[in-house]
Amino acid sequence: MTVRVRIAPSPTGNLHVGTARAALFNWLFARQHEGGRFILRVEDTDRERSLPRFEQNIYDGLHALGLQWDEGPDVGGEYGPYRQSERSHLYTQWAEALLATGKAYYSYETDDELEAMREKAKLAGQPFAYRKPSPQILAAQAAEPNRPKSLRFEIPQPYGPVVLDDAVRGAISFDSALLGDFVILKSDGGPTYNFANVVDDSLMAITHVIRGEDHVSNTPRQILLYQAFAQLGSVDGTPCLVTPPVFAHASMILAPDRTKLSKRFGATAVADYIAMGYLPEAFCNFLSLLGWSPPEGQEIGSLQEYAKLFSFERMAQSPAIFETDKLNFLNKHYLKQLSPQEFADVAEPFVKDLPWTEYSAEDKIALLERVREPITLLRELPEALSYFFGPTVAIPQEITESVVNTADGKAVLMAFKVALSANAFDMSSLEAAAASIKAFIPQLAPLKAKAILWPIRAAVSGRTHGADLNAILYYLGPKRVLARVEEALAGKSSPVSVA
RNA sequence: GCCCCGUUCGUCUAGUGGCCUAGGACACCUCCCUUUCACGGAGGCGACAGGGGUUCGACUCCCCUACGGGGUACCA
Repeated sequence: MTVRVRIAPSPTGNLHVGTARAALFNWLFARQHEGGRFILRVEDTDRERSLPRFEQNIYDGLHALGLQWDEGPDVGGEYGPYRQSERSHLYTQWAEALLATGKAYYSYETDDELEAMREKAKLAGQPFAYRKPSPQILAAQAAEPNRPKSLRFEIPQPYGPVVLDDAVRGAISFDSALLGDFVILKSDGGPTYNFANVVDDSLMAITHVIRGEDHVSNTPRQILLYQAFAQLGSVDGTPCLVTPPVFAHASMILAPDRTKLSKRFGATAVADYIAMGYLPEAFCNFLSLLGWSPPEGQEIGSLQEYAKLFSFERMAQSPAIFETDKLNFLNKHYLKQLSPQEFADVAEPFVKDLPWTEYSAEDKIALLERVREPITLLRELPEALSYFFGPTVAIPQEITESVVNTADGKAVLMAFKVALSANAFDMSSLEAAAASIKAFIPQLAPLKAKAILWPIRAAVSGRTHGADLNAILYYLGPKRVLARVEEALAGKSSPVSVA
């Protein structure tokens, strides 16, 4: 049997991290199996809220993460179309098959009437479950003009347990008596989620449904639908699934306050994380670790490696909180792995607006190398590089007071200035700059290296953290170094900061 | 309200009755390395939600409570 899995997002918002993780697990599972297929199906049955730009955002996000799909609206496939809005005729067909065999019936209540029924049940302390009205009532309602008409699936009797044998959570039993006859075709003729989902998964020959825990409670309805279709055997010549797909429900991803991941929490869209400068590899690695654990604690792994290791057994049952600490760590890790050229490539979108004209292409790569180590996010790059540009640099008040304007600081800078003026400080190459620094330090004994290098660093870069000092000196060049030292000594911190 | 699921260090998690004085990773703290900034290395802090059972023995099995989450829609 060929493994066929799917991700079924609805384009009512940008690609959410929860959806991305579901996509990731599905992708992993598909790639683990020879010939496994990963399908993208767009569930745009909510006409009001579904937007093309969201669909595009979902494609972009999935692509950015490297989760390529084998079948989908944009790439086609033999089970298409892959957009639910283009499959209306199928839902109608399958619904009519249910209607014709008495497994479904039309209901005519208005929203207000439905609301009243729920209210009544609530007041009576009874759980509400919609039940088929008597034939008389049904006939009377049907005769009335202007009543909405929706098709409902009738929960089969006798009522009893519906068992979901979840690949992650084990057997979960529901009582079908608690399930109301639910709508499968809305009054506008469109299918509801539960129905379209089952029809499509049947038609697309989906073998495993890997999705979030929020769908667990919906599953008994879907199982009942699968069973009904299995009884039918086929719909218009198309055979139905004999057994439902295997279900695997992943735990939820929660915000740090243990509530649902929402706008209130901050970024929830994959695109936002990419825009901050998280590497797709890091993000995928992180997402994999949320709700799944690799065997033998291999917490750093590529999509390809994890595809080999993935299993439902190692999926967690309890929710995971989305904390960025480990994501940051992973991003640093993957950033470190990159070659200078690769780093320059991924950095480009973030640093393209810097005035690079004063540096050669080679220097640009080298400069990026100089600042990459402490970087967590690529978007920190412009700030980390800022002091390499422009004639002057702004020194924050705090640093001026604590490092530059101290007795030692001034003494160091004076001595440094003298050396510079006398051309006694060679910074014509990185090596020369390093050697010059090494030779310079003893001259100011008994001051320790740190006490000497800090004021210089602060004067030329405006900060106490940054690239290697010899690199800063080399790339800035003698003229600019001297100018910045003089300016620091003059005590006026330039208001001009090049960012 | 009713139904379903869950609860191990701050966070992600390992753990399927004795291997657990509960392991790893991230974060945090300390120390070492170091001409600066970093990197790196070595340590440390830190958890089985609570209560009852079952058992010779429970993180592991059962029950109750608390808390959290999901569902209960003509949203998906």
